[in-house]
Amino acid sequence: MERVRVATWNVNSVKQRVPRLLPWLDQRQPDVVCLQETKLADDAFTTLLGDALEERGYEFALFGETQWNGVAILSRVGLDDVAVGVAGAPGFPHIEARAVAATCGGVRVHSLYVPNGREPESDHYKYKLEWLAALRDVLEAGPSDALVCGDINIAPTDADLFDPEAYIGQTHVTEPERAALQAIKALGFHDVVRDRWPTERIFSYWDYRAGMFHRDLGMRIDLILASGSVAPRAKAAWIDRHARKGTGPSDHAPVIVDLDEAPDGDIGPVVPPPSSPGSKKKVKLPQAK
DNA sequence: ATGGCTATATTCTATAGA
Repeated sequence: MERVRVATWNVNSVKQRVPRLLPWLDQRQPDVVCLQETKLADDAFTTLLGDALEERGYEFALFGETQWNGVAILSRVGLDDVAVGVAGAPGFPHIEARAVAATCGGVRVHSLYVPNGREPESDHYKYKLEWLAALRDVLEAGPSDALVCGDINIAPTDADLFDPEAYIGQTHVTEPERAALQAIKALGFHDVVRDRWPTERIFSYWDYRAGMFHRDLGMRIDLILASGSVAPRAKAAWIDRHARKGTGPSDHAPVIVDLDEAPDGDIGPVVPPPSSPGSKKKVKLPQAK
């Protein structure tokens, strides 16, 4: 098989993002795309994008809702054994559209929108942790060739935050959340972007407000985790910061990994690192809550 | 600047996001 490009993108309403999504597909030519926060029911998604995706050679699997959440997988390298939801995971209170999985080009691909958590110790925070524990069990029982993609809503380390002090006591950084992520990594999953850019300033989310993107004040919460069998095939892995620029962007940027067939473990040519403008300047930081 | 922006559904306002 040729090189396979897999991407994940929290689009923050696929309806609002059509003018960004379709040109991005044409430019980046991903073979598999995991989408989150589509915020659209499945029939409305198909009406909106079915023809445009079919023209581009994509099949798609959907798990959407009318208003919130919503995930999808687009694939032009096969889309088999589609499963929606996370077996054993709780709802809030109803089951939310936060997970869809499919086998694409021989790899089990998961498109995930992990619950936000809102405030530590809240019911939503407990829901997040229980949901992540159930996800871990599903991954443990699943195929060994797997990619866990999506808006994980956890900053793996303080290096994934523009200002760790601003996040003390907030969700996305608490020890139980990081432990839940670590429990997944302990199954053999590798954070391919951080592994490729171990010391770079790389974020995937920037708040819409206060010029946060312009000042590069963000968080890295959108991840691609590759199983031990797949990670050595990663020849490039990066965050597509360009997609956060310009008119009408999502507040998240896509994450992309290129997989080669060759299982030699060599990390070959890669794209240049994203620029980090202003990182040496004194910046005025927004108040923590 | 204590949610500052953007999205949702609904409407003269609330909820969600991270």
